[in-house]
Amino acid sequence: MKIPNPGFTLVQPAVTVEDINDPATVNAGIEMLDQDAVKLQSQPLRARRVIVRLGAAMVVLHTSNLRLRTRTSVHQGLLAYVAFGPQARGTVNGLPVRPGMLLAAAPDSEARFVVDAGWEAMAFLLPPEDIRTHLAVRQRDREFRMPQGVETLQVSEVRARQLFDWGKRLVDTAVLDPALFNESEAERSAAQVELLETLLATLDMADDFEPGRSDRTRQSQSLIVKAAEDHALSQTGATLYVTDLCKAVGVSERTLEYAFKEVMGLTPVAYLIRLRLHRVRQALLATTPESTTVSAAALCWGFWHFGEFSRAYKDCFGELPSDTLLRKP
Amino acid sequence: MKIPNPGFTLVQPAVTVEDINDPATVNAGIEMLDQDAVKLQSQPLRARRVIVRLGAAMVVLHTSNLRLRTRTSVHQGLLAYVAFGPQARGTVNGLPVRPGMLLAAAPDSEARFVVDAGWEAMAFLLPPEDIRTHLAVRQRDREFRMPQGVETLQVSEVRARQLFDWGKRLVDTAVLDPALFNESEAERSAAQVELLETLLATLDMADDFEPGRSDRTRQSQSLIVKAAEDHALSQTGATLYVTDLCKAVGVSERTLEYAFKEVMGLTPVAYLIRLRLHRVRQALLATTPESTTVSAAALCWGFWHFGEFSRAYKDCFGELPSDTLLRKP
DNA sequence: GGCCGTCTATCGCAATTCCGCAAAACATGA
DNA sequence: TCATGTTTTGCGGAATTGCGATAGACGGCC
Repeated sequence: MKIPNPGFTLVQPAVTVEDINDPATVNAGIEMLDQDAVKLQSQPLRARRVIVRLGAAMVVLHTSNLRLRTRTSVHQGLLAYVAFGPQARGTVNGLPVRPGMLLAAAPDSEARFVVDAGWEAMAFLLPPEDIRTHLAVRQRDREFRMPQGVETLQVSEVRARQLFDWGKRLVDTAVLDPALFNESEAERSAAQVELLETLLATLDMADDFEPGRSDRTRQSQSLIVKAAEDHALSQTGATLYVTDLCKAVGVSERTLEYAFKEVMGLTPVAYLIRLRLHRVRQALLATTPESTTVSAAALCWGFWHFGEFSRAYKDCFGELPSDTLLRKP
Repeated sequence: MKIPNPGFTLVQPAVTVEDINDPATVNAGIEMLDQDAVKLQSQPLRARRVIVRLGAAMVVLHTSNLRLRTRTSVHQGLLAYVAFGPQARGTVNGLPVRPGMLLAAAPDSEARFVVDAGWEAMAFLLPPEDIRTHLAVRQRDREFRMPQGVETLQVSEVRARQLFDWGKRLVDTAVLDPALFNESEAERSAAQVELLETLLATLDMADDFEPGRSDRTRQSQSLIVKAAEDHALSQTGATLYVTDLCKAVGVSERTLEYAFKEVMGLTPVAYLIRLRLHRVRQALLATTPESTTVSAAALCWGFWHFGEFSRAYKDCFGELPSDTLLRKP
């Protein structure tokens, strides 16, 4: 009987499947990805992340069964390219996801996703050197441009679909038979080469996406929301007033409201309350019943009325805040 | 002297006139309709229901001399279309009844009516196949859309009036001369064809009703009330607390109060007490003096103080609970 | 039985958010 | 430059919510 190297396969198997039922735990057990997820609907979350590690590169599939907003960035010097499933609906930095759209993101740059139910996105993470060496071998080293921040690219619908499907097939195979990748270095590097070739072939065809007028509107609305959100998060304990937000962001109240409604589908206060609820949950999960009380955590995030807080929390997460605090061993 | 076929006319005559003086007995002797009525005023009830059966279809007129709330659903696979009398005032699922408004309800879907004194509503119940075959004969089978749940339609005021008046004339004729329909199959099927033609002609003109802002508010208030009511009914024996209701429904106390006042015209506790009184009455009417006592039935529904219960019961129904229990032989 | 403290429901009031509407400002393309 | 369609903004009314005053019910105690 074959015994796999436990030091490798246990600490970091090539294939990881995570079912995510709690937006507060998206960051658990993943080192190169930084995500902050907020549920925009109250139904129970059933999201999933599948990672296939191919040497220094990796393929990551994200799916979600409900509307979410996430802010995601990739670290450890990895570049990210993202393709979207045919059913995926949502926005990236305000830009509606559309057929043929691809994302290119520099290391540590942050993308703001708003994701609708039925979301499927395939991310390809890899170190820039992999691309450079791959191209150098083929003497095409000047063709690669390092993305600045998060860039939106456009290819033909079929091309984008091919890229997504390639990833989907890889992930499906990996889920059905993890041992194939977990135990075979050869399988992994073969896939890695194929990944580079498929990806670069697609990128070769890619144009910069030229946003139209309504696109730019959405983008600026997304920025308004981001600014308001950042401001609200910096004023953790204070009561929320839209007036303050508007002054901080520099737009009229009406514009702020329209922007939130357009981007998040929620009114400003409704969304920011939800955001704070998520922060409280993260705080509750990060401590023990001995070191904190629910009211202290709630108070930190501006919930002055315990009854109201408790009700909103229950409605959002399906359990009482006290249960969250007690549940963890 | 002519003797009608007793096996038919007794079991199910085509024309039925029921005078309803007791909200607890609305369901008696009617198989396709499920109604739960609650008096919102204390005066004696004098409601009436006239049914004219035309083959598988039927025309049902409801009138009431005082404010009522009913939850109604139609079974046996029958579709329901409802037109309202010119004097009818009230709400359906929170939406105010207005001129030109029609209702279309799928089988088993529930409509929450709040009905003011002087109510007149004409319901047309028929199996979907009747409509399909009727249209198929005229080669217009694609024009019929099965309603999903309870839908609100809008036609011109005169059209709606014509539909209502057609039903009113039919019902008036049937009340004055029941034998006409009871004994003549030909008369019934002629009326059935006319019903289909009148109804479909009206439906042809119907638009989906677009609720405005205040409409949507009423709708959500109606949902709040429904949720609170359902919760209260699931907690039969427990003491009522507004706080609990609010937690169950997920709104603030003030909102709950406004919702009840707006929808029912009563405060939350006042309404829910009335609802429980009705349930006790149903229980009392459903048993014999040997098998239950008044206090047992009252206790089941959370009335701990017999004096208060008795007084409220008398005020609502005009008789003492003990008399209700003894009255039926 | 009558009185008082406590608890709860109800309601008015005010602060705030939310949303429809339409005018003003702006961008785009002919 | 103008005409056109979109975006931003302001305004006003409606809806929501919290707070506090009041009243009424309940329970205990004299």
